[in-house]
Amino acid sequence: MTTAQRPTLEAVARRAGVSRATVSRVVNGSTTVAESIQQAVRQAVEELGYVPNLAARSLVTQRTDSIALVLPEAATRVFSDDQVFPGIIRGAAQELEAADKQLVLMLAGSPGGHERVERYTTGRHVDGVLFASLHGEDPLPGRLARLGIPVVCSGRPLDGVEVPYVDVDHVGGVTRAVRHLIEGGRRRIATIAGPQDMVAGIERLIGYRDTVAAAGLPELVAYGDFTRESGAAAMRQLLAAYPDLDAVFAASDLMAHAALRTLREAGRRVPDEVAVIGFDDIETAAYTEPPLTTIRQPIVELGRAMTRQLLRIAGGEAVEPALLLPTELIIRDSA
Amino acid sequence: MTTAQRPTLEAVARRAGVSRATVSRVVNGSTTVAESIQQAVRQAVEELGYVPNLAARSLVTQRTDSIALVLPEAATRVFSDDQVFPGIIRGAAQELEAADKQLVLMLAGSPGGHERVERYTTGRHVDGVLFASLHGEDPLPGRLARLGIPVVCSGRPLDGVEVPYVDVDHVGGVTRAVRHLIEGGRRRIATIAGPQDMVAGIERLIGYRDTVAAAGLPELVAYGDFTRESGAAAMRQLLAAYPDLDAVFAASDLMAHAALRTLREAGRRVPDEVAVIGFDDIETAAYTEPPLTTIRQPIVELGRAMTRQLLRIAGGEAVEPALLLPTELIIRDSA
DNA sequence: TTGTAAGCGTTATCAG
DNA sequence: CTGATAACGCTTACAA
Repeated sequence: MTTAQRPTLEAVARRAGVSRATVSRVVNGSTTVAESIQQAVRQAVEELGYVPNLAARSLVTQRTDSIALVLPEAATRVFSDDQVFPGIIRGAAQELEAADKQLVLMLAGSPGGHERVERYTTGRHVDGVLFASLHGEDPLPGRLARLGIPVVCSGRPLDGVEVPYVDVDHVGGVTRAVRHLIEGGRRRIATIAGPQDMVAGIERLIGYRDTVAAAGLPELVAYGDFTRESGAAAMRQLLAAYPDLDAVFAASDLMAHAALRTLREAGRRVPDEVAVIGFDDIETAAYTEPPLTTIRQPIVELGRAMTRQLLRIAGGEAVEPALLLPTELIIRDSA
Repeated sequence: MTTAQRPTLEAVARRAGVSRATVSRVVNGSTTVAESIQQAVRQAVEELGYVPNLAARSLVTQRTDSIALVLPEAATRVFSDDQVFPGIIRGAAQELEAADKQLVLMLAGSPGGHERVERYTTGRHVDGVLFASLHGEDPLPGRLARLGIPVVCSGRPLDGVEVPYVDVDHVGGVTRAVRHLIEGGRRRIATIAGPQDMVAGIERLIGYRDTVAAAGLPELVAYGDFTRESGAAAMRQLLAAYPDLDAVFAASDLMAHAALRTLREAGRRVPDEVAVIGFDDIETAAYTEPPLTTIRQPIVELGRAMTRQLLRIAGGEAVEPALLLPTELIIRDSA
């Protein structure tokens, strides 16, 4: 276990025959250092394999060069295969890599986890906090913002607090999807709505309601929680309650996938008798039977946009209170 | 932007009427402090909302209380919907939460990213490093280990270096799967192998080869890279080369899923004419047409086990050089 | 049991 | 343009 003593600024300074301050300047790219000295310092850094001690640096700069991504979802649901969270993670990681900052991932599913996140983030151990997919009315984003800690949420915070957020255009996407159904001649259009304690669930239902109402069509609603199991159950409810339905918009591809299967089991042909549209455009959507028509959301871009906003806030810039990313209707065979 | 000055140990000490050292002791749970003083300190901590500055702490303790999880995959592939990486992330997060340590996520797909990971990890900015799914012969794990930095890999490192690793029992799982096919009367058993620069791809192919060879059956091999697209292409190759095949083992569920569709398009009935078995047991596997027989791997547990090993190493314990987690054959309808 | 004081490795402020 | 020197907030011998 040779815990090789890592070289310090001091060591580099001695070797290059200059002061610590000068080495620090070179390392941090100050331009006010003579070229010859820069050379010498850089060589010493190279020879000694010097790497700055971030703890020492952040102690004096008051920055940590890391940001937290909080996934406040119950741990079991965070990584269902809808790829939403992985997509956000990936987008954030890409953008942070460019900014040379670290991504600290925190799951806040359990109550203990939530408390831990609170301690850590309020303790200013990160330069900013990204919240993915709030559940219910989490007071943490608002609290952090009030403490002056940069915060960006994915989706409008449900507790009405003024925190900058980025989201995809749920309503626009759903509107296009439902109109597509109507234009296809469907008149008994049902929906499998998402959980109503999440922005995505709420907004997608609004999009459905407004569009069918505008067309003078009835609202046929059942609720799920974005998972396949819940989608299957909701589809059965809909079939029982509205046996004459001729279309269904499911608020997630997972639920749509389950609906497809449930419809088949019930002997309904898709899309001939019942058209189905999902939301997300997960990879599997192209491989369902029949391939799923769905609304694509730019999920990686969501992660990137959130991160960019956060970095701007951390940099002292003012940012738009809300950013809406476009969604797109992907037409396959199910509708 | 009221960047509220956060309270320091000093402030707490003043308020409680004791020295900094005593506060530090209480905060760090030393037992050698009088009960009454502990009370006072705790109250002061509470009132001031004191949270320790981790940078300052780590500067003196030489620990960072954070560990890195490196995903050295190309960014575009890290988050395909096979759930492997999300599963590992989740397992690591769970275990680290229990240990009150932070998870720093690093993607090392691009060359620049890889260099960044190297700088960061060799710079001892983390107490240990977890490597998920090595690609090719990455020298970094070995180098870190030599520097005395705790390292654990998922899967045996391909450059033959002696780094502790945890993996699932690929060979055992595949052996059971292929035997199941043989017992079902299949005699022309093909495989869609995974990429041969990854342990998972290599080992799963070994499992197939050994088992068909032991049964005196021919090896019918095509290669993919675990993705659906590659699986479809490989399945077409196999059909062209071995039109009389009666079973196929795909080294990933995604490839198996694509194979299912390709077979259907080619007019082969599954499982009557061709049996199909996958590997992973992703959520979608239960929803394919027909539902996919596959090998389940405990992927979250893999993340947890890796993390536990790493924490033990960081704690100075000696650990087993390798740990193998059991896999399980899940029989559905496709074989 | 508690307090004092010496660092930990940087950056930043001043002089020079 | 460069070098002392003082923080930054905490832990930890060593004293008391």
